[in-house]
Amino acid sequence: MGLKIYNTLTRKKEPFVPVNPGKIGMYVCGVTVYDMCHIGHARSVVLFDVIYRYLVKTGLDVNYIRNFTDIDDKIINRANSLGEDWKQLAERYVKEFHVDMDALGVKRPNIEPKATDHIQDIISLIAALIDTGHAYEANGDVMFSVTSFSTYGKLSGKKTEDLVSGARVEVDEKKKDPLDFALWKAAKIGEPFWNSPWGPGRPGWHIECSAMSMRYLGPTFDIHGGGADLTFPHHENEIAQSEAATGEPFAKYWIHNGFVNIRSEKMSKSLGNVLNIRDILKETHPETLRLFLLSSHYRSPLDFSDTSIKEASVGLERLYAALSSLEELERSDGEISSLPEELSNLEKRFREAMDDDFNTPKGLAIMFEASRAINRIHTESGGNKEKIPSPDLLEKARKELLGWAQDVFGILNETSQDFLERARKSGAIELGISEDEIRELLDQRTEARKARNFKLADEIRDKLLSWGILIEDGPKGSIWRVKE
RNA sequence: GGCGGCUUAGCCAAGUGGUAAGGCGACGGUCUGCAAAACCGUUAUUCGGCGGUUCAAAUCCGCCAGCCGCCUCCA
Repeated sequence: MGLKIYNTLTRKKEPFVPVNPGKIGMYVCGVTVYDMCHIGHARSVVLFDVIYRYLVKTGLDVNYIRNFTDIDDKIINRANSLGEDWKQLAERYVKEFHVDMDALGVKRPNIEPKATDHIQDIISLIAALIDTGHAYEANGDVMFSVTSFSTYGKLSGKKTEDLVSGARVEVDEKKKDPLDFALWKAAKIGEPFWNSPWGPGRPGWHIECSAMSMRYLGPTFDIHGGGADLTFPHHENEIAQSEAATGEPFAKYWIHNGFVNIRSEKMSKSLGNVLNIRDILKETHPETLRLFLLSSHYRSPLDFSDTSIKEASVGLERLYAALSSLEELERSDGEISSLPEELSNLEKRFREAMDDDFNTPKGLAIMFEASRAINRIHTESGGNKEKIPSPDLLEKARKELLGWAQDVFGILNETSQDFLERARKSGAIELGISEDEIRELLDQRTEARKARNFKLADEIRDKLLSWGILIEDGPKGSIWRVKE
């Protein structure tokens, strides 16, 4: 077996063979900090979070780097339009990024380098490229010479001739060739700058990732990731710069995630349908959002809609409910010395799913199958010890299931009681009903049922239902929850 | 114009040569005063269409149709 990864570089699923056994270097392109993060950022960050968690789970020592682009045209423009200092603006959005990602339960990478903290690394790298004839200075700018790097286009599958004839490449007097791109940009008046051998200026976009990844991971490392849109030109240019400078292969495996659509439409500022993580989390449990993001394969497009979020939410509740049932079964002193298939090979099945190019939908399916097995035992046993597996077996299954859910997928981190309690609280607030009021009606209904006054009991239930409150009568009394 | 990808049930979605996971929804049953939840069963003889290769194809090849992405800042 062993892990297989779809590599954009070869367009094939390949066995994962680390550069240095047991020691993994992973670099993921982070965000440009000029605005709040949206659902698309969430998909990318959560995917690589899960990949990172999985590699760690399998016992690998992972050095995970995710950068912040904190100097860039967009940042400067935004700062100017807000009348805010660009540095302050960038720092502000770094903080906001962390607020959102912490809320989503994303693990912090080992290092989160910022471009502006690596200006000297960038300058050294550019100087090396000039020395080796891969870059040239032009009026304070430094450009990378694409024709000097013979394998340019190998990641995105583009031919340089096609790119030129495409006529969509930027025309710039300073370029010797239309495909050349900026490594260093001379500062215009009023723009932030750093001094360099070529005069005051700032780094181009692509060079920072080459400089920072090499700084922390060396010239050759294992995994480089990012959104599918970064494949070209960003990652293509990174490869060219890095390999031209070092003469060694750059990243070995390239992983790219697909886009999130909003109600079947492309998300874009012009359509005005950009969804911020912050706004989504106002009405959606963070674990629901994670479940949603992991419910389709990472390279496929993912459609965000009310329906898809509702499905994820219902699914999460189902998993928590099963967890609750499992805990109850553990307390039943069961006497069976075996577990159903769906609960006994969890470790192996999860690994098989994730080893297959991080197949998270399959991993989730395993959780749902386990849930059904738990519920089946719960209902079919009717509390009969002779039909329930022993507590130690159930505990082992629960720990395995939770271990994967929490450590790899980043869900089911609450106790089922807390989860249901919180859902009730926030739901009641959203509906504008006090919990006391609900409890009072529930008590009235319980009295009515005791008196076998079912007409009144049903009236109360219908009344609550019309408010969006659902009642479930169980052996231990009636409970309520907010209807989805 | 160039390059690449996708098309699986009412919906979402796994599955890359051996006879269609999982979820949501719907319907029938069990349970319940009735419900809800849960469980059981049913819901794709078939994987966009047409050909081909093979003992065997959703999976490989060819053609056609539809959808999408990148080539420009973008996760």
